[in-house]
Amino acid sequence: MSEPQRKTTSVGLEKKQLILKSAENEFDQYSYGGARMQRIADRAGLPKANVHYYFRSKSELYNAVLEDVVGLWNQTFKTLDANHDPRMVLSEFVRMKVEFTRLHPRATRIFTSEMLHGAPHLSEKLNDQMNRWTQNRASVIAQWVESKKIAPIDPYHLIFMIWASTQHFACSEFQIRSVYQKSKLTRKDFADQSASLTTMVLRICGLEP
Amino acid sequence: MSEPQRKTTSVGLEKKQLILKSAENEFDQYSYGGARMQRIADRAGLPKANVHYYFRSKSELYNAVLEDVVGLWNQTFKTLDANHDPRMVLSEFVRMKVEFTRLHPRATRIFTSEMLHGAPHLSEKLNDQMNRWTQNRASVIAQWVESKKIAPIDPYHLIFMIWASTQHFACSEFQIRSVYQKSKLTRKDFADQSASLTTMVLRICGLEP
DNA sequence: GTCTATAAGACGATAGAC
DNA sequence: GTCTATCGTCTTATAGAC
Repeated sequence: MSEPQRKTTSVGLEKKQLILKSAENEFDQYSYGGARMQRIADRAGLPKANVHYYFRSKSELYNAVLEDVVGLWNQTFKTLDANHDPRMVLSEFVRMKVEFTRLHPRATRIFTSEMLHGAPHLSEKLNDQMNRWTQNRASVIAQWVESKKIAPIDPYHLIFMIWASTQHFACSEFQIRSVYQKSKLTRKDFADQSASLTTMVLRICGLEP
Repeated sequence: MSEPQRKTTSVGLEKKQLILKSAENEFDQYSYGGARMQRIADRAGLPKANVHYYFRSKSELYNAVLEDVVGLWNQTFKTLDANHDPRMVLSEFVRMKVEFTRLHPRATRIFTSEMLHGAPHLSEKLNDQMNRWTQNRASVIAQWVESKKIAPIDPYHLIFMIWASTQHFACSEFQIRSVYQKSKLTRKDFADQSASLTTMVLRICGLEP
C-alpha cells in the first residue's frame, strides 16, 4: 500500500488499469474509429498527455484492451476440458457462458465489434488461440455423436449457436431491453436465458427426459 | 435510358443509390465513428462535395443507409404471418433468415453494429416496427405452446436464438472463416447452417420424428 | 511521472466558379 | 448538377516546463 521503494511501479500499474478500464468503456461505446483519446482521458480523470505516457498511441491502447478481453475469456474457459457426462458438460458450458456475458458485457461487445469489422487488429496469436479452443470443443462433441452419447448434430453449428445466443444478450442488449420494455437487464433475465438455452441444447442433443 | 426531360432526376437517383452503396460498405467496415466521407466519395468515384450535394451530412447519410437496412428487412419478412403448421412456419423462417444473411451480410452487420453501440441513431419509428414484429411472432409461438402444438419453450428465447445464430454468420464471418480455414463462405456453408439450425429448432419444439 | 501548450495534419462541411 | 479550393474545427501525438 505504501512501500516507498515500489510505490512508483505500483501506482503506475493502478493508473494503467484505470486507463484500460476507461478505454474499454470508450471503445465499447464508439468502436475503434469513433473512440477519442480525449474522452478516454476524461473518463479516467487524467490529462490526455498522461494517457499517452502509458500507452504510446490509440492503436497500442486498443490492442491492450483487446488482449485483456481475450485473456479474460481464456482465464474463464481454459478449465472446461472434461470428458465427463455430455449433459453436465453442456449445461455447465451454457451456464458459464451466460454468466460471462452478464459479468463482462463490454468485453463481449468489443470482441464482437472486432469480428464485425473483419478483425483488423486481432493478432494471429490470439486468433489461433480462439480457433484451437473451438476445434477442440468440436472434436469432443463429434466423439459424443459417434459414440451415440448424443443425437447427431453438426458440432460447429451447435457451438456457434450457443456462442451466438449468449453473445446476443450483450451485443443486442438494447434490442432485448426494448422488446422487454425494461431499462436494465436483471440477474433474473440472465438466469431465465440460461435455463431456456440449457433446455434447448439438451433437447437438440436428445438428452432431455 | 435517354429521355432529356427526366434525365436529371433519373441520373440523380442512380447517383444517390451509388453513394448509398458506397456508404454501406464504408459504415460496415468502420462503423459510424470510423467512417470517412472522403473514402465514401472515393468508393463511389466522385468528388467529396458531390456526396454532400446528395446528403447534407454524414449523419443524414448514415440514417439513409439505416433506413434502407430496416426497409430491406421489412420487405423480406412482412409476409411471414401464417397461422399454418408450426413445423412449416419455423422451417421457412429459418430458411429465409439464413438466406437474408447470405444475401445481405453488410446490412446485417450495420444493424448489429447499431445495436452494439446502444442504437444512438435508430429512430423510434424503426425501433417500434422491430419490436412489434418480435412481439407478434412471440405471441404466435406462445399460442402453439399453450395448445400443445409444440413443446414448452420461452418464445422470446427461441426467437433470440434463431436471430442470433443467423446473424452470427455475417457478424462473426471472420471467426467462422478462420475456424473453417476458408477464405470465403460458400452457398453450401449457408445451406448446411440452414439445415442444422432447422433440425435444432424442430428438436427444441419436439417436432422431429 | 505529471501536465500545459501546441504542432501537424485530418476531418466534415461549404463557398462559389463553371 | 458538378467540382476545386478552402474554412474552421477536431484529433492524435509530442515538446518541454515542472
